Amino acid sequence: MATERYNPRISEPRWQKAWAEAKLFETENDDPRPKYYVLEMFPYPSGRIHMGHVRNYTMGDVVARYKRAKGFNVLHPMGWDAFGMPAENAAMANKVHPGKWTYQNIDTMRSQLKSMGLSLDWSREFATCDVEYYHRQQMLFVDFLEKGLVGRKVSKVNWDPVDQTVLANEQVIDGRGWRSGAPVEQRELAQWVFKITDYSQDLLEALDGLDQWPEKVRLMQKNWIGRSEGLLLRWQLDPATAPPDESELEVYTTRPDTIFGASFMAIAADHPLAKKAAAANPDLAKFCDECRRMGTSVAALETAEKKGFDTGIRVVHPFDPAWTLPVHVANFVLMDYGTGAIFGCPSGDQRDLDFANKYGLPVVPVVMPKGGDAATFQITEEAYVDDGVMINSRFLDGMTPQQAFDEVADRLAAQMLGGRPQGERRVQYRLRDWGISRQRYWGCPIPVIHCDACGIVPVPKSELPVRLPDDVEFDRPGNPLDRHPTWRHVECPKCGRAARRETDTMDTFVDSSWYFARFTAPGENNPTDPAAANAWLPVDQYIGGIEHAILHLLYSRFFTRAMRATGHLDLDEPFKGMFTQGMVVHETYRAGSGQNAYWVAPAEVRVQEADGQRKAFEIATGDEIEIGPIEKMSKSKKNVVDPDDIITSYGADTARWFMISDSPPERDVIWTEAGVEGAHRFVQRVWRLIIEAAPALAPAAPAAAAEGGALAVSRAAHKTLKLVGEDIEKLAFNKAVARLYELVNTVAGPLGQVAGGNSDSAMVGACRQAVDFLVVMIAPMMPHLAEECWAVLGNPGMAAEARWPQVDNALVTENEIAYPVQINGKKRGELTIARDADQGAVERAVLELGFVKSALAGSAPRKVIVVPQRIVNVVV
RNA sequence: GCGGGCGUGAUGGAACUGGUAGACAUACAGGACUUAAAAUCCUGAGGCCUUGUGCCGUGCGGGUUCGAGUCCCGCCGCCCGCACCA
Repeated sequence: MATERYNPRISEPRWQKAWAEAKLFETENDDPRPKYYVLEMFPYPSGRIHMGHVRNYTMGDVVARYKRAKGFNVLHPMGWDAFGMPAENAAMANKVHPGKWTYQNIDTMRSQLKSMGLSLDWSREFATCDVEYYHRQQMLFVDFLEKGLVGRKVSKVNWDPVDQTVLANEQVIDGRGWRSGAPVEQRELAQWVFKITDYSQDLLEALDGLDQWPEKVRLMQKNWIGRSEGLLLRWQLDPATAPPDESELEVYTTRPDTIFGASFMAIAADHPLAKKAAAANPDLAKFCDECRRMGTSVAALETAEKKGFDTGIRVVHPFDPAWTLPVHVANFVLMDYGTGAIFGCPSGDQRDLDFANKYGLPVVPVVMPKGGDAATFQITEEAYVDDGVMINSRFLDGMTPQQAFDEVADRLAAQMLGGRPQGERRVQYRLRDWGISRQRYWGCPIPVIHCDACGIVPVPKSELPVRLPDDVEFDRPGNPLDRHPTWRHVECPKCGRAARRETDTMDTFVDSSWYFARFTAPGENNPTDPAAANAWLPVDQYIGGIEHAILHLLYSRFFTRAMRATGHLDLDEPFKGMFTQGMVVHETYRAGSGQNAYWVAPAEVRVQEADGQRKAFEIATGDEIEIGPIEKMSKSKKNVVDPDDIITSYGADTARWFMISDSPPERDVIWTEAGVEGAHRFVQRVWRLIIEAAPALAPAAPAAAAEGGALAVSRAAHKTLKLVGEDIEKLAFNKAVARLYELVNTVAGPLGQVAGGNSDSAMVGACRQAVDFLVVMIAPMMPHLAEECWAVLGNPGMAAEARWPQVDNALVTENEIAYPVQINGKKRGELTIARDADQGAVERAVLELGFVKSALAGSAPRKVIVVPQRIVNVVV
């Protein structure tokens, strides 16, 4: 009798429809069950979903379905991070409106996601480019503005003179615009910023409480915030050398202890003192220009030589009026960190040492290793940066650097310069305020009006939303909002006179910084319904790529604080549990050679094994081609597999199962044809086993006094149930998968017996229960197959609604234990004994074993170690 | 440069808190069924040899321990993040 193969193409759409009709995954806000909010990072609607999405959303769906089975009211929503540049690029390339392009992509991707059988609440769906969404984002902006959480800041930007637009650092390639190829200029522009730095300390401290986040992500955030403790130190300018109206130079240092090793000051090219000095010195002005042009390119920074230019200005040492030091402009000093000025201590800092050696400045060692000889200790090529003892430092000599730090800080706090303390302890952060202005069309308009009389006036809430105009042209580069004939011309809401609308739009990271809160009440007129937001949040499990470990997560954490400050919600942290999943990677295939080399997509390659060697052939030409390294799936390397193709040929369940098998979820998974086929074999195997045994599996509880084979089946079922549940809780999907394989291997034999009618009622009952358990356990991972099996077994309702069964702990623990028995730490045999046998009994039994006796050869053991429930070691 | 992680069969990976290394899967080999193939089912498998109650084996070298993939010290290799941050 040939069993019909499971056909996902028929089965999967059927169950997707059944779930939708039953509204199984639509979640109510008022529900007495405990809440669980699981969220995967929402996608950018680029066109089609890719395997990374499949992996991400499968993991989230396993958790969502599992938690539902455990009795939680689960919120599992989906939306679209829909603003952004690709839509504008498409508009330029294809003459299609960014909105039209975006919504078409959303339609495609939505139906692709639906074909995956995800248990999403589609009733809460929105796109960030929906006016209903960005309207509320504008409300938030206005609230933030009123609360002082938004500011204006003039900052340098990369300006593309051809495209007439600002470029992100990543869009500057070798100093040229990525699209236009024009040399990029540095321009100063007034930009809107969110004052994330108001929360630097809070954002840092709260990381400690995020114990369900990966350590790595917390560390990255910590480094990004970059707290340092130091001293703000004011040096008096030597009046004989100071420019007019300048009397002091303020520097920030974390090493005030090395103040007697100072040999120069270095200031940024944009430092006010540098500008003043440059005004009187054309050579210096030229040098400053050079520094500015060096710009922000990463490559330039890496290789750039440390250069300086002596301004001729000198400062007076705070502890010695007779000691003056030169002030240099240096190309490595950043204007926007600290005060834009440092003091250089060559012996304690490699960069300062290189600089001193280059310009012939003195090098005085001030810290030497403990136990060194101060008379002979010298620094020539390598700075000494470790802990030690102070030398050559007058009243600091003999102290540790930490003691010296405090001594200098205390003395300078008491020493006055121009009526102010000369030194002040200061905590400094690397974190900068978040510039959100983007000179583009396809983003959330910043709801602000510029009036010559009234200055900056927020758009009154009654006049929100500020809608994006639809009649825009993309035939020219630049921001279409800026050159729109009417859109920007408005009346000032305050004085009624002619005024200008802000034409910048918001960084798309703003859109994604609060969407998780909007999902809790997507139809609400205000940005949130605080009651709903406070009830649902924080997100219990957030899942996404490591590439968002810093910015997106940090911005969302800031938004949560800013929204609390403006009364939109009341909680500390948005994401209680965070998980970063690995990438989907695939082999690459390269044909041709040299100039004519090209990448070949996996679908166009046939791989075969011959003589233990894997070889690849291009199907079109039949030529053997090179198998390249395994890399992240990307269009440029063509090593992509389309989820649609996989779902069409194997079904969504197979794709889902494969995505979570084998590789731990945080690591990269290698997509292989063999792996997918293996997953599909398992789908068919489960189906075959169940459908063949189903007629014989009358619903029956396992007999209470089951023993032998039936007991073994029951034990395996309960044990697996327990472990799989624990694995899913820990997101260890690959382990859960392995345990399910194991269970199927265990019950396959008994099920065959049952199907053949050769079993007693105890075995039938045990098998029935094992199969019911199995179906519930695979339901989060392979929901369609589970439904089909559930129906075949004649169980009531749908598998998606089934509760996770209770584990019978008595069946999980064995009555007998097989102790491995070691002689001198090497396993030599086993001892099977009652679980509750005490240590003495175990020891006596072990000493009776034949191989133990012969190892002892009549003499007494030196030692017998019995680790209860674990192992026995006999030391001879 | 600074910070973090990882290194286990042919491959992806298991191994709880120091306690049977290699679960599970993939690939492979052999067998059954078949005219044949696919599918399915069964079996095998870390390496080595002197085939034993054997020896070796978790990147390399040491150490702690009755016992080390796991802990400690020193190396090597790979990956990731940050990076002129004073």
